[in-house]
Amino acid sequence: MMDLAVLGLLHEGPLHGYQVRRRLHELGFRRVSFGSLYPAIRRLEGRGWIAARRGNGRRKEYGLTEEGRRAFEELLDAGVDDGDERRFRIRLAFFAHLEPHRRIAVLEERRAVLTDRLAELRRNRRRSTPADRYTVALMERSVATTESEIAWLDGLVAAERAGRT
Amino acid sequence: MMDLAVLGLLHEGPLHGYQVRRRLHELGFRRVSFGSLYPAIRRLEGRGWIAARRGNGRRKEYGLTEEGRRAFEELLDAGVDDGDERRFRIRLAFFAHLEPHRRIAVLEERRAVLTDRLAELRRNRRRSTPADRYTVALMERSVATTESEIAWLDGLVAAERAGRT
DNA sequence: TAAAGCATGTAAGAGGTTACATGATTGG
DNA sequence: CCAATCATGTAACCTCTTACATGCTTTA
Repeated sequence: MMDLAVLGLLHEGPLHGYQVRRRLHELGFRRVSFGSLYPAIRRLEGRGWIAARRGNGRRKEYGLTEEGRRAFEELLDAGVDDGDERRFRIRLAFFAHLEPHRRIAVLEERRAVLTDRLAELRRNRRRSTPADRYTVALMERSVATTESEIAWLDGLVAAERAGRT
Repeated sequence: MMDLAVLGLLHEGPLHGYQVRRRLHELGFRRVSFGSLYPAIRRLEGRGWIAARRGNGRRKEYGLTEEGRRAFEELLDAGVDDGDERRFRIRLAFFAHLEPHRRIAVLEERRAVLTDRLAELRRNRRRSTPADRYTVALMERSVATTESEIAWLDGLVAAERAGRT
């Protein structure tokens, strides 16, 4: 979901397309192609969520419109966690713009998704067809990474609660 | 990349669509929708890579054709690692069908990709705009997961070399 | 008997990828 | 001066998502 990412970045100040891409890259979203970025910008512009401000040279600086700001906050806050890794990471990147109690809720929702997934992985491991060692390695890795992410989330929740005191 | 996954599963024996989905699910590819699975099957059928064998009830069992077997082996073996997580996981799932020396090559290619990524993450962390604690958390998590995956790959490579003796 | 799971599909639309096209500016 | 990076875009193609449609079978 390019949209939330672009809105979030422009929420922090106007940028032009290339800068958006670079910032996304820094945030760990490698490989955002121009063929996906510029059409996304066009889309958002079409919805009136962003607008080109001034063009410095051949650059087009985009900023959030008032409508865009509202759309951003809705997108950031709303929506159950559907387990999409990418989307969660983007939401986290803009957590600063979310109310503290919503932050905790989002983290715990994510945690619940991962806990379910973990249970399912273990169920599968128990009753699946006798697997060769590579699929076993794959499944074990999935369990390990999921456990690790849950632990990480616990740390974030703890920090959030501590900071809120 | 549904294609490689479907070919790989049918390489191990004929299945019908629903079974393919279940097996994928077991392998950790949750959320393979029917709207992506059935068109994929149609696609592969159109290329002559798979063919419906017998229909038990309303089920359609698909099997690999000779051409499909060749296509599978090419897809599995070929292609540089472009860093796509999903694709790598699928390749690993069918590693048993790859020659031992190619397995090691694939693992090390993946390792190289991750090593590059790690270096980049660290570079970004050093020279990026002073970030709020959530983006910091995100970046640190990226570093940690990448390191962890590299260590895991090292384990796989070691096991592979040991097994090859 | 109702819900959950099995089983196959289609249609519309959103969105992404890859490749192409162009040109300025900056650094080694 | 050449390569890399900055900078913006288009076009064709492909694939996936979501929602709809249908109907059988198993299990609580």
